[in-house]
Amino acid sequence: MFEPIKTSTYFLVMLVLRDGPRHGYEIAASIKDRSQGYFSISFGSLYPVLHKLEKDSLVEAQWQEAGDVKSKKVYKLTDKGSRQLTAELEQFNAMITAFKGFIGEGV
Amino acid sequence: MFEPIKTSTYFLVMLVLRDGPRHGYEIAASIKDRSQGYFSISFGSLYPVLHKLEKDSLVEAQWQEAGDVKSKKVYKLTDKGSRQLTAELEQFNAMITAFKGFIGEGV
DNA sequence: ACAGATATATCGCTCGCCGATATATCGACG
DNA sequence: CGTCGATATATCGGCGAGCGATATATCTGT
Repeated sequence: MFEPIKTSTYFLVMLVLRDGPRHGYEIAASIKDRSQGYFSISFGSLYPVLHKLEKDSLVEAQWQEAGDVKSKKVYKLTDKGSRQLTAELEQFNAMITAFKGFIGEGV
Repeated sequence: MFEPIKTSTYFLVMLVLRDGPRHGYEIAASIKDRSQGYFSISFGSLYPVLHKLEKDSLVEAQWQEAGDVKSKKVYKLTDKGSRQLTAELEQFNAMITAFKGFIGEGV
């Protein structure tokens, strides 16, 4: 088993959602902006990922009806999602450490 | 496009090979040992990966005939492979930096 | 009213990776 | 000498991540 960054797109999406509720299109833009263009997610990945996260109860979705608009779906992290994200952040750091050690040896 | 650690198994295999020629079974053991068990590669991945690397001229393979044994195939990095590994190491560091920045923001 | 940006969604495809499986050889031990 | 377990290479079917292409609807500025 490897899991480089634990199915990375899921990780990135959840990281964005940690800062508060967002709708899908916004999430994609955030990923690009916050990484200075280094990371990006296509819409062909984004929505399946969000649906999967919703199915796993890691995020909650709600059609934005606040005003009168009806075309935006707002996603937010659930408690479960927040807990899992914390765990994944730990795993991420452990993996980086392992990788650095791996690279460092035998130079 | 994302490429978390640029198809990570290939990366790990090449990192092991950077220290000198190895045969397949040995590579798998090295990956486990050098990461203190954190990373591992199954044989169902290892050989296809090695064949792919060979096809791409990143590694060279040769049946070990030195003594009299005939059941070991020794793989070594080509110059091209060595150059690509260097480039991927740079990309790896850039990615880690991007990730750390991504995580760091908005805590 | 129309164009272009915003926004959600699905489909088929490729590719990384794994578990299961097959096969052959080497070393140890009785 | 025979056989058993570790060593060693290899393939196959399947799963799941991620993408490009495509469809559709709405919102905004002119």
